[in-house]
Amino acid sequence: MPRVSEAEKKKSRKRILDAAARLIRENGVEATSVADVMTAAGMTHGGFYRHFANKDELVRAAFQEAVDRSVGAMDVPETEGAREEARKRYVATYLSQEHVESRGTGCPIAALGAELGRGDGAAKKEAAASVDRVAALLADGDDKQEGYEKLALLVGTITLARLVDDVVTRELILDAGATAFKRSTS
Amino acid sequence: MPRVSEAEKKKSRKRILDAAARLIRENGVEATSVADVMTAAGMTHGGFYRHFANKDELVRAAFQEAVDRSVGAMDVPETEGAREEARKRYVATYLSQEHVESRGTGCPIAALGAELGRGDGAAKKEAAASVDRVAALLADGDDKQEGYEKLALLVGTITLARLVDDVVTRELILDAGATAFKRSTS
DNA sequence: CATTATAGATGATGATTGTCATCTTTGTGT
DNA sequence: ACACAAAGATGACAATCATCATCTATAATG
Repeated sequence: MPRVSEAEKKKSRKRILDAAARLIRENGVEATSVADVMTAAGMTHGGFYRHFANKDELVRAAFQEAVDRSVGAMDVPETEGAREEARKRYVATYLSQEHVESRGTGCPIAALGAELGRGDGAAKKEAAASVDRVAALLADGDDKQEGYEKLALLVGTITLARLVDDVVTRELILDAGATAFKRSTS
Repeated sequence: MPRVSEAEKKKSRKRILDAAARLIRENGVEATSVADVMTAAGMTHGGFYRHFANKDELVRAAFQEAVDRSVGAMDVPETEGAREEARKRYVATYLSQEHVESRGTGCPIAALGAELGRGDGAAKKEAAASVDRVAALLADGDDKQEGYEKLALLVGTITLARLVDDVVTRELILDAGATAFKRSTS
């Protein structure tokens, strides 16, 4: 049943985007088919190309969406004190067992960084830009290197923790990351 | 032309393993087909199952092989001084532009950690064990957390660097990783 | 030297993939 | 009200995939 209203189309696009953002983080880009995404969005595969030029473009947009949602709380605050507070919350959430387990809503750089680093399409460029963006948000002042260092630590820690099934060892890894993170600030 | 000597078979297995270790690090597990591996090993796809039970088992063995070769130099030394020296060399090589570019021979945890973290087969278990092993080799004494922290930093740094095409920014990222690594030791 | 076990080649399998063509239905501009 | 544009459904396409069956030539075994 076709030809929905303009507002309805925007909602459809959003549903596709949200489904993609979740599925590619859960299963990876390669393991997520266009049909999978469309089904999760409550549609059949046919209508996909009315919304996106191709799969790479979908992944790019979904990645961007995921980053927006992931760092949104750090992007808003006005005062330096509020920013500091938002950063603290972000890191505490990042280095948690919940984040290890809920890949579908977690950090897209940790989930997809390695895979996108192998490609060279629009999605990779988007990810590269996100590295700069998130690093800048994580840095105390405008020291780029501090941001890179912190982001690398976060991404690496989650990657290791997700390999480990044993919850106790996982906690050790998360703790190690948190300790190192604190040291990187002072 | 079939039925080669026993020694020949071992060589075949080794060729398959080496080809797999390179290809999965270059292109990912999912993007590497059994036929790709066999072709790179100089054979056709048919003989594969004379050497491995299935693809997961191949990936597990190839991952192990890659880790062995990657940390081999750190595993040998007897004296603490020599170990220290080997560790230094390992880290310097790890945080280099060459390592960023030569994924096929680089750290398997950085290349495949995120992808294997999503699965639950033999390859994932192998990767989990490797995290402990490499972390132990990286730690100064027998402080587990120090090892995890260092490995996380290395893996995260390379992951970020591989997303960035610009060589200057990449150098900034590698430098940030190196600086943080030094801080984690003292 | 005859027999047998098997490494590797060839080829098929059913499933899955990204993308496109077509059709139907309905919102939108006249 | 009418014509047109287009969202989404259905279905097809050529590739690709992991795995298995079969065939062959030869190493290992006696």
